Amino acid sequence: MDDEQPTLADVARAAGVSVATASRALTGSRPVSGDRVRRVQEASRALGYHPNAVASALRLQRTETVGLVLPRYTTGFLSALIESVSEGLEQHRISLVLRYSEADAQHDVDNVGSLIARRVDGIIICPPSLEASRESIAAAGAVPVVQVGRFVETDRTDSVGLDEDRATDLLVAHLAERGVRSILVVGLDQEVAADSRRIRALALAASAAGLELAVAPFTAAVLEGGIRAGEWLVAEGGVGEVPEGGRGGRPVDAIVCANDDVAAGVLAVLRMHGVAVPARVQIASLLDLAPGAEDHSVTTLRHPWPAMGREAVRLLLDARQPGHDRIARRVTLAPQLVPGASTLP
Amino acid sequence: MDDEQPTLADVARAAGVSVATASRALTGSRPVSGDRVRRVQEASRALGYHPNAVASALRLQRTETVGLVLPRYTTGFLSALIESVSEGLEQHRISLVLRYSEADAQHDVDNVGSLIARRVDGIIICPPSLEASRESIAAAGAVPVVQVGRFVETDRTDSVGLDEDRATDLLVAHLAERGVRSILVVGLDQEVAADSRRIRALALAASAAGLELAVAPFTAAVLEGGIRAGEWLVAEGGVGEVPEGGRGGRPVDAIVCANDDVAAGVLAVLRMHGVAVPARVQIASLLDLAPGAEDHSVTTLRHPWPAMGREAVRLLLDARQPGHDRIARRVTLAPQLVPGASTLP
DNA sequence: TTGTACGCGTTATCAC
DNA sequence: GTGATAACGCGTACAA
Repeated sequence: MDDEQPTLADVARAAGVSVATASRALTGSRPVSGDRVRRVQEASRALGYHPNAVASALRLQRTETVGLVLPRYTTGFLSALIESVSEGLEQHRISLVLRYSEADAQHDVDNVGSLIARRVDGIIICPPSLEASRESIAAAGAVPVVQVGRFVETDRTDSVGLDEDRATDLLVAHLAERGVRSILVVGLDQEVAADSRRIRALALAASAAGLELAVAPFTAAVLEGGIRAGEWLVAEGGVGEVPEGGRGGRPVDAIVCANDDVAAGVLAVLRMHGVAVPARVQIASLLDLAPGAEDHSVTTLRHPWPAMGREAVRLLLDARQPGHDRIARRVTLAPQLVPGASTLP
Repeated sequence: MDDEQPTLADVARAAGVSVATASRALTGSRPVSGDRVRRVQEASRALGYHPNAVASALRLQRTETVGLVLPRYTTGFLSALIESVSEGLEQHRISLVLRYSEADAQHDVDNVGSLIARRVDGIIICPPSLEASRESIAAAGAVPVVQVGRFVETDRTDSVGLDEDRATDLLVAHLAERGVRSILVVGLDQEVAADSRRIRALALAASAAGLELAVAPFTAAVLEGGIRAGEWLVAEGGVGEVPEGGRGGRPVDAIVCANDDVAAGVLAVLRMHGVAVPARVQIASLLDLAPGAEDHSVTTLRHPWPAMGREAVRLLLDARQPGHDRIARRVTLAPQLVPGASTLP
């Protein structure tokens, strides 16, 4: 109720001991006689004392604080990550400072700069863009950084991401089980390193399962891109004509999309043109964008966000240890296959 | 790259001035000759200096930090609030410390205690439960608190919430326009003060529009409650039989549910029993639980979360002003009606 | 076991 | 305009 928070000196005075003893009694950093411990604790409670974490941080050169930097997604598909990170940190009595980033590089550097100024003990960052984030990660200097979700190559930061190989294997196996013979990939860009890796992994998994695989011309990995891809498919992609082997085109019977948005676009256009899904063509997505939703119309791969958050916290706290050798570690976690109505049951 | 962050003393030494001058040059708190300003800024940049916000906070007795306490919802329907609060604070260069609360009262008090220990300048809290939160709000002591979303009566905190009267008016008007004559309310508990207020507001709006209104026996305001309510409706609620005025029961042609979950349960059960929605009965919800989703099957009222976040920040920053009189202010914002397929177009 | 005194990095006060 | 210095609240090395 008082306007000023009581200080350790107030507690010590009330308990009739020195500030040193009061400090030791409350933190348990050194032995104090049982009698005085009790007196200090009573005084502390009576005064409503809350240790000043600011002063403590200044003295200890440690804030017990971690920064989390996320891209701003109105769909909120990262809230599961926030919650799991928050929970993991809370178990270690560490506070979470949250910042949102824009694609704008300068904003990202400012974000990290602000966290550095606050002397956070570590930073967990989901890089908003590959080029912008390299700079901001470098700006972190000596502060431990863990990247989560997306991933910028550096030699100094740990990272936790999806096990991409496992993801493609899972999806291809699912499709093969449902009788698929030939897959068309939509929304991945051969020119982008990460995408091209995914394509290669898909091709590998497909050939191992005896399936054919082709890649559609690139369209942006958003809803509009899916719609454009759907229209291309109907016009030229060997999906429009009902009988198999119509022209020289490949008789595609499955479409794998970069993410849920693309898949939604493709699905809508195909249905508009009377293409039966999943009877004639099955559709699946490589990336779940709405982990909250329970009813999935499209079969998709879900990021294990809670586990990723826990893992990021673990890496970060481990990197705080004095004897840490600072060799970049990369943890990958398996995605979860979420079956939807767009593939056969 | 160095392991230690440079301090103001380092900058001052490099620039050949005193720490006092360096401080003044960087903060602009007092005039410094142009020449020295330039030298200090150069030294600062050359050393990669970031002012230590911890030391500054200790000295100024102000952390430029605000705590946000939210209930843990895996649906993530509060992410819009987090984003808007974060954005509002960022404009004032204030950092956001995020904590999740449980229904457990002790946990909630601990949350606030941790924020007090960190000496946050203010707290924005969405009370997880009415009884638990009164205590934690009291624990905030002299720190300004703004409640958002839900609302615990206190005489000392500002709050921002939904304009409930406007909400009920909006929904009743929508239904009246669609030819509704008689409304049944589901999922609201007469025994709970807030719910009973809502029921009264609905009754008022209904009678003003010439509609009848009745309240179904209370079932929990979650999906299961909606299912139970749906079954009750089919069996006894005057919805199952097709012709109007079958028994003495009221010929209900609209159901207003406490929230989307309840509505989803009711909708599913009615459809299972062949009741045509919205042709025979229209369904609407008083509370949108998934502001992210674009396709709403149920007509609902959406909280203006972004505006609520902005308003909460505004109230909090205003309460930090020295001359603030600490009289509790309550801001209410109008919800947005989101039409779905469960009412006539 | 206990107390005294210093320093963490910054800003405000005071004297020049 | 500028510089020396005290103080913010705490933890701990040192002395007792």
